[in-house]
Amino acid sequence: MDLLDGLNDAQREAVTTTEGYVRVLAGAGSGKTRALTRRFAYLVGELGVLPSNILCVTFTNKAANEMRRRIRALTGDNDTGFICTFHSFCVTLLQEEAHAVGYPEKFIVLDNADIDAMLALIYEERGLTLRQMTFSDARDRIEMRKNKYEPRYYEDLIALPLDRLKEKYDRATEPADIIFYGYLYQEKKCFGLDYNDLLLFTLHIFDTDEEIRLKWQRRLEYVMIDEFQDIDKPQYRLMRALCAYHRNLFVVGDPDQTIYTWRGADVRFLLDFEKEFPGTRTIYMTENYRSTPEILALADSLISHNRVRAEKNLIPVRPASGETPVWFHEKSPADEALRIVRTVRALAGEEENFSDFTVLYRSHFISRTLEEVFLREKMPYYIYSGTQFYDRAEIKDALSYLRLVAFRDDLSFARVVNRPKRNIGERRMRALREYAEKNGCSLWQALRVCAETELFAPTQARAFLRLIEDCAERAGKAPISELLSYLLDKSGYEHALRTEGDNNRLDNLAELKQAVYEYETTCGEETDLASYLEHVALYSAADDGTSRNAVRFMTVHTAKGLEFPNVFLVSMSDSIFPSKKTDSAAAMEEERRLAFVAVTRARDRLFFTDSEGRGHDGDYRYPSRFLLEIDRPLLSREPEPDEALLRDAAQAAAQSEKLLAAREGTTEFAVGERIRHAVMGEGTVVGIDDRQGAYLIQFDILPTERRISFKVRLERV
DNA sequence: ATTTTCGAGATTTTT
DNA sequence: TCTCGAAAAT
Repeated sequence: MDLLDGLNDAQREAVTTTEGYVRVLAGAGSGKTRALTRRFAYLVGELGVLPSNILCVTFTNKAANEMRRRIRALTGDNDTGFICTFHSFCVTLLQEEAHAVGYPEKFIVLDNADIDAMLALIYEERGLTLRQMTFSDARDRIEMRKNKYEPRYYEDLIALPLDRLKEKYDRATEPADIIFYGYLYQEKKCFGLDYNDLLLFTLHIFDTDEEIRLKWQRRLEYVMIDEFQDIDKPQYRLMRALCAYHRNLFVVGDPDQTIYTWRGADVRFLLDFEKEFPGTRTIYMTENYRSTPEILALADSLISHNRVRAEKNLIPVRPASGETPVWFHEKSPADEALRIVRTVRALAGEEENFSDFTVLYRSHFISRTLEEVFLREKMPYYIYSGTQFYDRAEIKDALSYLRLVAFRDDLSFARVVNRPKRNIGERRMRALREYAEKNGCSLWQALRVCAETELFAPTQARAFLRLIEDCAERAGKAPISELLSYLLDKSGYEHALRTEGDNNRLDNLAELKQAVYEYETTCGEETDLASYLEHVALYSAADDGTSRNAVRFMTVHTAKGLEFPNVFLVSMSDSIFPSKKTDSAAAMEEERRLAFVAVTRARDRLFFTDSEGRGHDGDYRYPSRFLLEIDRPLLSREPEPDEALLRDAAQAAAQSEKLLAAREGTTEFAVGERIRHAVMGEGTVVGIDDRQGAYLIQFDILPTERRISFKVRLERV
């Protein structure tokens, strides 16, 4: 099969330009993933490059799985090398190299829930309240600090012995310091690395160990990156490092689909690419193969309301379908759901291909009402995003049991010690923590001592201890799947779920057991517990629901990169989409790009729904300003909403836009910007306190941040 | 005195 | 679904 078959000129160019720096500016639905896949196959098939010498970075692991499947179909080769996210790549790299910098090669990848659990502990220990700082703020603060202090952060802190770290934590007085050192202490204690660390730590290794860096740089002959508009600074630095030897770099992105700036993504990496990489060849892919002209016209009309934007039109390739996208205006969220069910029934016809229909929403909580109605109407559905398989409570519990057996770490201990209930609640946990603190030991060791005391008499602590020790002994001999079944059975975990009648969770556990079993049988050699747990960190999304005949639900963010025949965009009310937390003109433009992403997912049909009534804050809900912005003839309304309502909605939207514009004026600087103060010198804006009218600024010469009023003159550096 | 249970209220987006 | 607070249960 010719790899260039059925490609247009731009795609052909993208596939065959294999040397040097290449940037592809690709519109939605222009076949960029296709070009990327073909390019990979071209490198392997035509140029004879080893797959393991190619790094192909995707945005999600799901996308990586999909691409791997397609490449396998093209090349017939099972070895597809590194097709993964930056984070997965770093996990692999660190497993090989972490010991070189004195960190154990066994580590646990921490997610936000894990971090929050640690923060909760620190807050309680040091009397901090959520009013002072929410967990999410604290996480941001920690992240910012790691970025700032690094590489000193790794030299001083990660490589620092645990007790010295604890000293720093104990001595800290400022909340910012307490949180930072407390977190590092907790992190180190349980062999944890968070998402940030994976990248920063890898970069640190590259900075300090030239040999390791060269080894990887030489190895990766070709680097390709998808969804480049959503890459953040650490990822950018890693990319720069990785391609520095062979200088073959290929990036693909669409500025109009930048939807992760809240996470540190910066579209300038894509726009200013040629400044950093002189001689860059830029390829434009503007033809759209995915959607009908009707849908594309609507998408264009929507995104054209963004002011900060490089003009770029989508050129439809498909013929007109004659179906104008529809806006269903309903009375209540339940009516919205009902309308969707009816529309699906009408369109699915006799074959009932429900999986051709996808419902997109701005945020997870929207799915609740939908679920209720779908359940009542007996319409099958499948929630694609939300808590992913490995994020589900019961799965994390089960894995924590395994982790406890392998590591005896505090994090896993705290998670499962009272699950199922063993009468070890707050009071006894505190006693354990105090004991562990005083004796410098782990919670596990603390329980071993305390289990004999009066305080723990009414608990099942002893049985718990015996179970884990028993399993640790079995761990070497029995396969992991058996160990897991044994744990879930003897711990009473499954029994508790059964008495609660929670079949869903039981099913998930069964699925996990199956996944473990498959891992054992396919993975052959390395099937000890520790390497399985590492494997789990890399692996995600066991069941993606594609096989089920059900309507798919997901957030717009998860839908990125996917396409569907029929799309419903629900809850299109102002304050939901755009979110009411949108607090700047720039953020509003991002909301609009998000809506653009949602719209361009649709191949054949597109529907919007919104409803009247009040939100939970009691405010009256107006139709989303995005719906009102779209050129009238491009969107048919059913029924035509009340004229007064439309007028009020337009007015409210205009009011809010004015407010955003005004606020833009008051805050001259954005978070992350470098400034100079007449007395204190240079610093970085780390936060904006609207209520007090002040910036939070971390000055270079001061240990902690300062509050500086908007009125004080600052210069941009 | 502690733990558990039960009901009410709230929710941006995620590697 | 998840978290939080108050009441019930041990």
